[in-house]
Order: sequence, then structure tokens, then C-alpha cells
Amino acid sequence: MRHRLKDVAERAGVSVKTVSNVVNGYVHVRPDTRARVEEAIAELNYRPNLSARHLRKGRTGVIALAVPELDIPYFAELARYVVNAAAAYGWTVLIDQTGGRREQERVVASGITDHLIDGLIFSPLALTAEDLAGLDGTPMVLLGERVEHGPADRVVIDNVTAAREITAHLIRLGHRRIAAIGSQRTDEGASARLRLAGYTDALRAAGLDYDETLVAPAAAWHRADGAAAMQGLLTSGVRPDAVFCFNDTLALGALRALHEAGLRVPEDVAVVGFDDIEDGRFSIPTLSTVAPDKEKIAQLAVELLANRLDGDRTAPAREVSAPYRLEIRESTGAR
Amino acid sequence: MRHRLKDVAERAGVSVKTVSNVVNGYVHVRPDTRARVEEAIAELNYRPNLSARHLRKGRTGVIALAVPELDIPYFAELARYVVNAAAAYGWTVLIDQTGGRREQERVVASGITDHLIDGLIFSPLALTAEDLAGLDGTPMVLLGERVEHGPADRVVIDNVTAAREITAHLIRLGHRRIAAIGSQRTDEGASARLRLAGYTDALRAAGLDYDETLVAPAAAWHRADGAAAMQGLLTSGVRPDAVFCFNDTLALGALRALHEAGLRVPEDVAVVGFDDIEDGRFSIPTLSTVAPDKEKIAQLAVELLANRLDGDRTAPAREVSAPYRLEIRESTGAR
DNA sequence: CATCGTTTCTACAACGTTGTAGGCAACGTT
DNA sequence: AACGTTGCCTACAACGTTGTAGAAACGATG
Repeated sequence: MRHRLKDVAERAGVSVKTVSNVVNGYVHVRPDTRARVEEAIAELNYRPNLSARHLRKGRTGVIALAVPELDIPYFAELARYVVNAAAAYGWTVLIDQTGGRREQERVVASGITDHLIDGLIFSPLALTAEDLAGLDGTPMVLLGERVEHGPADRVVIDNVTAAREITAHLIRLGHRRIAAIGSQRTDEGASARLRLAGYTDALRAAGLDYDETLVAPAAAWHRADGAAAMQGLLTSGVRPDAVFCFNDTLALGALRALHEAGLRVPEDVAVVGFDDIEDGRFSIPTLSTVAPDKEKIAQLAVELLANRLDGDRTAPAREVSAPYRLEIRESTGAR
Repeated sequence: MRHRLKDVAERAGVSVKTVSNVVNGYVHVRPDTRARVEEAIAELNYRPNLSARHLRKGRTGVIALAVPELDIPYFAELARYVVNAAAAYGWTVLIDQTGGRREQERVVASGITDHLIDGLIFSPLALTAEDLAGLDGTPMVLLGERVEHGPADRVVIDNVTAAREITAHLIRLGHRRIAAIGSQRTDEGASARLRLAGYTDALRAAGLDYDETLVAPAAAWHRADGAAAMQGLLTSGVRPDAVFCFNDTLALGALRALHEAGLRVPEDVAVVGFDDIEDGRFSIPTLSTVAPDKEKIAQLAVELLANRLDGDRTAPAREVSAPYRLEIRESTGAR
């Protein structure tokens, strides 16, 4: 069924290599020969065998994107942009789901896949710098702050400043008892640590006290965790006038919990999130948030990977920063 | 850096093939030889080259999942389940995003990828049965009703009955002017056609008139389209007492538009969706919906593909049906 | 002791592709 | 006329793996 270079070659009456040259756009092929070969290719519906090509060339044209969970909207949206950015290089993207488990992340990083892919864009949750240290193999670009001084290129956003700014926005609106949802005790969650730091920075700058009872942890950052954390705050008697959730899904859960408690947003409690997922543009109320430029993040990641693939693989790791902006919507009083 | 069978063989003092036999769990290898080989494998951190293996065996252990858009929550959730179901077979999933464009879907189906993957699970939006007809190549499982009598295995849910049931639920609650959002004029959108049929069936069964002005088209099925369609209905003066949206994102958009128009849900207008995405479990109000068993859909799809890969590739196409249930929440009055 | 079957291992070829080296014309230059 | 250059093409080997065929060692059987 499937045809090979050899079949095309026989049909066109040339050598296998000449067909290969036509397929690869090699210049020195006579126009009539090229035409004959192309005709044969079309007739047989020939398509190159990528595995064989890879085996020979060492390149597949496939990169992997590894994220904790695909049904977290932030990662789904990011995946979309990565796929698009990679398409500009003619690459296909293989998407891997690690579940945020360290073991699975290690498997992905150390490359169960690494003979199949040219490079890896990786958003780790649980992996440590040591896990990454001993890796030979596949060029890698890390997303986020989880691995701070690892051996690989990274794309980050300035979490501390962004968190400070969105908290300052709440303070500017007159809020004084500002809760934070999403802190994490474990070593995991570098983002959590940085966003918490930005939050406390903003409080300090405004002369407000840091009140530990206003800070609620969240094991994962799903809607259910946000709802539970908000409920926890309310039933424990603390009565915040604003809440900074460390991502949008937490915030959507918090909105829900506030609604169930009969509190109005933003009149009784203002809410902000982080990530700018699409849900937040249609929720009731719409959600004020930090909007990282996901398209840019994806482009930068793909670009770093491309440079690494074509260039010096032993060059020192680079770190680039992607922009963000504040997106003020109804949940902090905009209308 | 990367080691080959040959390196392991030299280190263990055996032939290349013996190492291959150990790697593949061949029985007739003396225990001490096996131990020596395994030691060498561990020391060199050997991992087989998948491309080479594929070239030789014709199998990669990689399947592809092609969906229109990853940041449509339904597909993201489905992708998660497919990845998990595939893991049970030791398969990796490559995720492809077609954008729902026919050209791109055709490329995917006819297999730009098809030398790299063993099989394809495909959720087409725009593809026709003819596009699929002439395909040699890769075993394929289709999701949904888009291609009705194609040459490939399919997993479907009974859209007509499900739509009829959720509409009947609205009628049972006393609603009489029930709008529908999501119809599509073009040939695309088999789901739209079937869900519309279920809707009209339910009206007819209850002796209600079909009122064309209550049916709003939606080009795509995003939140923004749902909001626009709902707004359109309201400004055109029709005043429904309930809305059946053909998927949940449309419904979330409709909720938003109703909110902006000052209408309460469910008191003034009841709303139902279709898909049971996570957002609908936390939206305000929470969303009544048809909940297809996504995990089951994924499992069935992977299973069909496995049968096709291991079994008779020319056997007639099979079609299996996945269950669903109604999930009644606040948007139709539950509390 | 000869024969046979089983276990354990090896050599070789092949999967489909492309890089390298080289050959043969045709051309322009001395 | 001899030479080098260029354009076009081919033959061969190699990428890392596994299936096939068969060799060598061993024990069991008659």
C-alpha cells in the first residue's frame, strides 16, 4: 500500500537518490527529470517515512510539550499557542501529560520519548534541579519558576512584580483586609512562593500588616480547591474585603463559594486571579486578573528551542522574560 | 552521549542480538547472561531508539489524537482521558490541533503524520466521508457524528435522544417558549443537526409549536458566540422562558448575556447546556447539562484502535455508543 | 555411543532514508 | 586538442533495530 522512494524511482526511471533529492529540494536536478519524479510521486501518493528519515538525519520535526494537566485551562490555552508557534517552524507537537507527579516528570525529562523528539518544552510542577542535572540528551526549554537554576533555557514572567501590582490595585481601591488563596507548604509551587512574596511586598509598601489567618493554602489549583479555601476562610470567621487568588481557577472557585455564602462580588468582597483564562472573561462577575502574554511565552519557548537545536547545544542556559498586563474587570468593581 | 545496543553488547561481552533479546524479554537467555546485560544497560543508561525500532517493526507505540481546538474545555478534558486510556496500553499520545479547518483535517487524516504513528483518534468538524474514502494507511477511530458512513470505526453518543431528554426536562418544569442556540446552516455540524432534531422531537411530543424565531445559529461554539446569540434573541424581542444551548460553552456565554440583560437564571429564564465541562459545575448559577461519559468515550476509542491494530485491518467498521446522563443543577432550578 | 531435541547464542540481512564519493557529459577556457 | 569546471546523476554505506537462519553446547533418550 505504502510506497517508498524505490517505488517512485522505478516508476520515474531514475535512482533512489534522485527522488530523494527532488523531495528535499536539491538544486541540481534537470527540470524534466524533476517533473517526471514529481509526477511519479503524485501518482503513487508517496510520503516520506519519518522514522527512516529520523534514523538517518537525527531529526524528527517533532517536539514535545509536557504540562501537568491538559484540562487546566491555562495549560490548554498555552498548548494551543505552542502548537501554532511550532507550526511556523514546520514542527509537530507531541503533548505529554505528567499529572504533576515527580516520577512521571522525571520519566518525561530523562526521555522515554527522547529518541522520537528533537526537543522538549516543559512546565514542571514537582521536578527539582537535581532531577535535571544529570541529563544528557534532548534540548529542553523550561516554563515557569519551578526549577530556578537548572541547566536549561527558561521562559518566565516576573511573578513577584505582577503579584505586587495586582495586590496594589486592590489596596488602591480601598481594600484593607486582603486574603490570599493558593499558598503551598511543600517545596513544590515556586509560583506560589513568588506570588505570595509579591503579595506581602504590596502589603508592606502600603503599611498594612501581614495577617497569617488571611492566607489560605490550596493543595492543587483547581476550582474545587479555590471554593474550599474560600469556604474555609469564611467559616473560620475571618472576613476579608478582597481576595487575591494565585490563579484564575482558584478565583472562579472562590467566586462560587462567595456566591453560596450570599456575599456579593465586588460590593462585599473583591476578587482577583492570575492567568487570564477565557472563563474569567465570561464569568459572573468577570474576573480581574494578571494576564501573562501566553502567545509570547509560547513563541519565546519555541524560539529558544530552535536556537538550541540549530546552534550551540553547550552554550550557557538563557532565561527570557515574557510580558504581562493587568486586566481589570467586574470582580474589582469595573463595569 | 547516547548509547546503542552495540555499546551495551560490547560492555556485556555478548552479541547485539542478545541484548535486543534481553530488552524485549525473550525467554531463552541464561540468567547470568541476562544479569550481565541488564547491568550494562543500567550503567550506560541505555534506551532504545524508537525510530529505529519503528523502522524495523512497523510500530511506534505512539497514537495521535486530533481535535479541533485544545482550549475548548470539552476537548481538553477528553484529551486527558485519552492520554490516560492510552497509557494502559503503553502508548504515548501525540495531540494534533486541526482548528476545524477541512484542509488541515485532511492533512492529518491522510497522514502527514502517518509514518510516525500507529493509529489515529480523530474528532472531525469539517471533514467529509469522501475525504476519508480514499485513505490507505493508518487505522483510525472517529469521534462523533460528523462522518456518518465513513470507512472507520466510530464512538458516538445518542445525540438525538440526549437532546430530546434535556429539552423534555425543560418542558416538564413548565417552560413553553424554549429557545435553542447553536444551530448551523452549513453542512458542518452534524452534532448541531442531531441536537436540533432532538429538540424538535421533544417539542412535538409535548404538543408545542416549533418557532423558528427561537432558534439561533452560532458559527462556532465558543462562549462569545453563545453570548452574541443570546443577545440577538433578546434584542430581537423574542422572550424565551428557557434556552437549550448545544454545548456548555455556548451556555456559559448565554448566562453572561442574560446576566447583562438583567434577567435572572433560572427564575426568569432556565438554561441548559451539553458536554458537562468543569466550568459548568462552578458557574453562577451552576449549569444543567447533558453529561456524556468522556472517560468511557476515551476508553472505547482506544480499545477500538487497539483491536484494529492487533486484529483484522480490513474488517468492517464498527460503531459503539457511549452512555450519558442528565446533570440537573441550578440553571434549571435545582438547588 | 549415536542420535535427537532443546537451550542459548550469534551472524546476517533488512526496514526507508540521506550523506559521501564519484562518474559522465557538456561547456568554456587555455 | 587538452584541460578544468559545472551540472546532473548514481552506487554505496550507514543510521539502530529486530526477524530469520543456523551454529554450538548440553542433556536426554534409545
